[in-house]
Amino acid sequence: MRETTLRDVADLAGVSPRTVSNVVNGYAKVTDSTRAKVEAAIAELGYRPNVLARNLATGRSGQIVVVVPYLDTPYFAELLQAIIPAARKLGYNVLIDQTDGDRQHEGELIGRGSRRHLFDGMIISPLGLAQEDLTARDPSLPLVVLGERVSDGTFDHVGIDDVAASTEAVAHLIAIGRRRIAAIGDQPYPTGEAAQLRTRGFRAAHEAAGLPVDESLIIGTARFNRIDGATAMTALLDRADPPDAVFCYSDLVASGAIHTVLGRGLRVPEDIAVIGYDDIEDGRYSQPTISTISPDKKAIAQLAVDRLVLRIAASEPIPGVELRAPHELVPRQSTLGY
Amino acid sequence: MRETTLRDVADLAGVSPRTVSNVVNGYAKVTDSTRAKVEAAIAELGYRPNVLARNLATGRSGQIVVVVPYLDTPYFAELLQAIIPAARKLGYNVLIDQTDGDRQHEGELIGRGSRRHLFDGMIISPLGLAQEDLTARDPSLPLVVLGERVSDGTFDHVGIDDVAASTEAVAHLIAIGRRRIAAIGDQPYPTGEAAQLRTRGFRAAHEAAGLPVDESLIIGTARFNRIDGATAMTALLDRADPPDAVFCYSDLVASGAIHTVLGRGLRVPEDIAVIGYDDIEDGRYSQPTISTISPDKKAIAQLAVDRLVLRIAASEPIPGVELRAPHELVPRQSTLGY
DNA sequence: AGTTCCGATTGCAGCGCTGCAAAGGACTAT
DNA sequence: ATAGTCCTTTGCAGCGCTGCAATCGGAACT
Repeated sequence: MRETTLRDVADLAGVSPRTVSNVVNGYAKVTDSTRAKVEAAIAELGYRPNVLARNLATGRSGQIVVVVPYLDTPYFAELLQAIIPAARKLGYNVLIDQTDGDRQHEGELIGRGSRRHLFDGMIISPLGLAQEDLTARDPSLPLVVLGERVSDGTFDHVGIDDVAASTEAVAHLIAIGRRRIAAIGDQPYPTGEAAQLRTRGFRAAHEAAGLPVDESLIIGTARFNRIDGATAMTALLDRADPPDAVFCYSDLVASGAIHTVLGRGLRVPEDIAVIGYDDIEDGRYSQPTISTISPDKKAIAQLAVDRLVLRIAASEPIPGVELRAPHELVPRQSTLGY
Repeated sequence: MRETTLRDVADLAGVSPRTVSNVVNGYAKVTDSTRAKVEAAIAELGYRPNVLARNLATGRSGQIVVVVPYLDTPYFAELLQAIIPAARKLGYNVLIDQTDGDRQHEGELIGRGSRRHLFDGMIISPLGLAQEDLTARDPSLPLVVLGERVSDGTFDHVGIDDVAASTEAVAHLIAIGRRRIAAIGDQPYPTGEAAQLRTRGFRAAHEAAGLPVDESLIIGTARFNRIDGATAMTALLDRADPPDAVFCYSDLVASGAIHTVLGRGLRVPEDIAVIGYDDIEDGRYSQPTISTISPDKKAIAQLAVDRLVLRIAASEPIPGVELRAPHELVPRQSTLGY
């Protein structure tokens, strides 16, 4: 049995298909009586519009794609959880792609891919986009980038003020009396700009407090996972002069670091205070609970979606902007104690 | 500038649009020379097929939707991470929906929704489907259900053997010498069948060991979150006769329970041993690491996707089947100690 | 050489909807 | 009564592709 179409409804209601379309879309001026007739017919036949056909006719898919490195990283999962309803509210479905942290994959996604017609725009949270990825990108693809700051001026960024947030985090460690503070997560190469901003905040806080920075306490990591935090922390604890506090560039890193500290029989925060970044749900339940920088994920999601939809609707290319979502310092047990 | 179409390619290659279509789809018998001509034209024009148009013509969207209650629940995130590549490999894109744990929302999704045309099939991991949800469901929607066992015989289930797995978990607790074992997560009502299977395993293990079950140690929870575990554990510890081990129906519940135990100054596993369910990544890094039942998520994903695609391709309705993925017991610190 | 056969290629029609512009109808103004 | 105005409704064409069945051309056979 065929699905009922616009035409079926039109026949039953005694109007033209075009009028049914107008009713369905809430468009134009339709008399109340006509609308009533059509709606009755729709209800009677159980009609539902064929989105595929609409997509072809309008040339728009009504879908946006969100690209994240890993779905099972809590920060991204929580972000997605915020993006999906925000997009849905504006009439967009969300497709999700994960790159598995593969930069080449990221480059392909913003390039001229064969799936281009499936989405009207893209929100991407890259691990690190290189300049050459950008030049190869499909110029017809409305794009909003989360986190990264690199840009060619044709797309938008949404993020928090990483430098300010990092400065606050480290200032907090200083405020609770710590003087030898380590940083875990630096990435001193072109695609690691997000990490570098945090390192900049780390330095700024020291400077503001008149403290010297021990460069050897800035530990680089390839990623922001638990294992990276655990590994880095092991190296720090193996030193003759271990730190008394650690600023971790993600809560996962902090979790891994704490794991190592406790495993050595040391205490958090008494021996080593730890602060993270992202405010993932885990950190509120782990033992100890993790002090952190909490980005306003709902705001990030809303800003990104709004901006993307604006960009999709725009007939002219619009210049890229930098959008800042709020953040706040959330001290918990890993710095304050119990 | 218009996107290049099939017709443009055809004109350049000097063949009919239909032949270009054949080449693009790898269909039929196309001479090598023709294929070469067409491919050259495609490359020259940078042609990419319009998926929207194809969708309309074929009546298929090439998308499947995966519905989970919460995206930021690690178990579901990890499952999705496995489903997406499995689907992609078979040529399907994955749409993701979250129901926020709203059963009504679940019912609507499998009902005659307006987004029906957007996907060819659905994999749903329900919090609990009631029989009436099933009767209202859209019979044209190929469906694979994860976890739940309720069925009307028109769709498939994929899951692990919950009873066997739960039995193993509790047997493990018994094997390490525990005799007063609690269970956290029971849901003794129609939509809580998944939980009830675990309770059944809990009983089976006791019976096999000749131990009596203390019914008052079976604690119900509305959900499987950390907070539920923490709350339930608090109740257990407030008793005059607290348990010496706990079987939690998810790793999150276990995490919350452990949090409470440690917060009381008690030790895990010395005072109370804890075992969870799901093997989420967290459990491998928390303090202590969490013993658990590890479902083979890749197998679940593969089985679900394969079966769904089969169902989509089928011309006749095919009867629902029960598919079992492997699982294994993974003992860690929360039962074995350090 | 004529006929048959078979695989490669083509043409047509249509998937169900919307953009556009024109037609139709009711109502007002003269 | 007639023309003008404005708003609702309509018809047409087409979005870009594929299903189907017909066609074409060359090879094989008699």
